[in-house]
Amino acid sequence: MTTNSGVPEVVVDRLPQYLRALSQLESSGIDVISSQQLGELLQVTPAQIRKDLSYFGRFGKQGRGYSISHLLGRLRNILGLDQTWNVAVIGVGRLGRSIISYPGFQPEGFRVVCAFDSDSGVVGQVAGGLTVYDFADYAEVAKRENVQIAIVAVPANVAQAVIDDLVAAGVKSILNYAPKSALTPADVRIRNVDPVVSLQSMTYYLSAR
Amino acid sequence: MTTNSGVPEVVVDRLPQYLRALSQLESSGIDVISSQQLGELLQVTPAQIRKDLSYFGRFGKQGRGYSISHLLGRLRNILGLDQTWNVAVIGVGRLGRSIISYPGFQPEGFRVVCAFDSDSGVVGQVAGGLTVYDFADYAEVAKRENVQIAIVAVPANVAQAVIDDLVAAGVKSILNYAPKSALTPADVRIRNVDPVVSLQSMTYYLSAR
DNA sequence: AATTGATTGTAAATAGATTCACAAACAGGG
DNA sequence: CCCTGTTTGTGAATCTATTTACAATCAATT
Repeated sequence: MTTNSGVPEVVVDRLPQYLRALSQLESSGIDVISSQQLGELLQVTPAQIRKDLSYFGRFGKQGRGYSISHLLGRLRNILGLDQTWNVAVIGVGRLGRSIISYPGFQPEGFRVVCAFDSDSGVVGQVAGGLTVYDFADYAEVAKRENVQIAIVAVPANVAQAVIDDLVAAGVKSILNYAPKSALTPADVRIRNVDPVVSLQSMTYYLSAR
Repeated sequence: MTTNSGVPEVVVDRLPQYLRALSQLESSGIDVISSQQLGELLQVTPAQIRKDLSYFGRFGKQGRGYSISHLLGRLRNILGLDQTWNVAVIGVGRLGRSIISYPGFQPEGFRVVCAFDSDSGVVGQVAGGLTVYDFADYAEVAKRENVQIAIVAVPANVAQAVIDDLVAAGVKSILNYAPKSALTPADVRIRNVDPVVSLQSMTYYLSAR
């Protein structure tokens, strides 16, 4: 699939992996790396790394390899990570609260700026420093807070309805924690985070056959 | 990739999706479905569903479609889900506690049977009904508790060391929540659950280009 | 019992992704 | 300043996955 421009989706999906490995290398003081070495580190062929990067430009030097800090900058730019992204969390139950307080988003430039629920027992409460809004007011609040990404953490049975509302409100990127693969129009990007699905494909390989 | 037998890994990864959709259909009272209908529901071509299933046998009836309960049974069997799997959680911090208490595992046949940490302030505590063991005792306890799957929820900087220990203790399936893609031998299956990585590839498409 | 309409299972064709392989480019050393 | 040893970037080749297309099969209806 090539959804947007000419860059295959699998390629875009690998870039964050490269980014993460390079960050770690940078903080351990290394400043140049070859596709060979990076490939060993990530269990990927060197040719794949070079080809992936070649979709976006020519970042290496023959005979040397890649300057880590330069490549990091380029990857951040390509992925749109040289800006902060505002995130809304929908569903303030057990899971939603964990997401709101997850300390891994902030350092990567993702800021949870507001939270929503439909349960009147939860609306108005404070969770992780955020006041919980009524999901009925999503469009208005999200506009005011300049939200670009929604994280869905509602029960499976209401997930599709919530996602339909988000789409209607103009959301283009959704990270879905509900154990349900929901339908969205082609221009809305949705990613599912579902540990059970991951486990269920691993048991295939664990089972004697 | 075809890792194990002749079945491509992408195919195995789609089976849990089919399973989930079929479960929902079953509980809504439907009992036969065609590849056409299931495909619409999952945004997948009917041919792909039929081809995927054909790796494992012939489960449909021409002119009719698939019996949902029969197909569910077969898929559960193929994926090894007609048994209970015992899971250990490594790392009892904020994230580990959420995982231990996550109510989505139990109904799908995954039982968190023990938890480990290396921090002496946490070892011996009770979290989500489980006593936290010292990770140094992993091999012994995991054997006694008949653990088949490990979930890693430790900080990135110790993830590789923990995973090396798990591999040494004979673990063959790891679900890794640490924001670090770790190296394992070819016979050990590892899946990463990393919301930041998912967000980072979505921002590519959100960014104006 | 024959006809109709639907749907599977799969072989062959197409599309897509990965790997190979090598010319071009560069740094370091003599 | 010219070798030597590396490593990139990429066209071509290969490998993998998806889609097409249709014969075989089945239930329902006449």
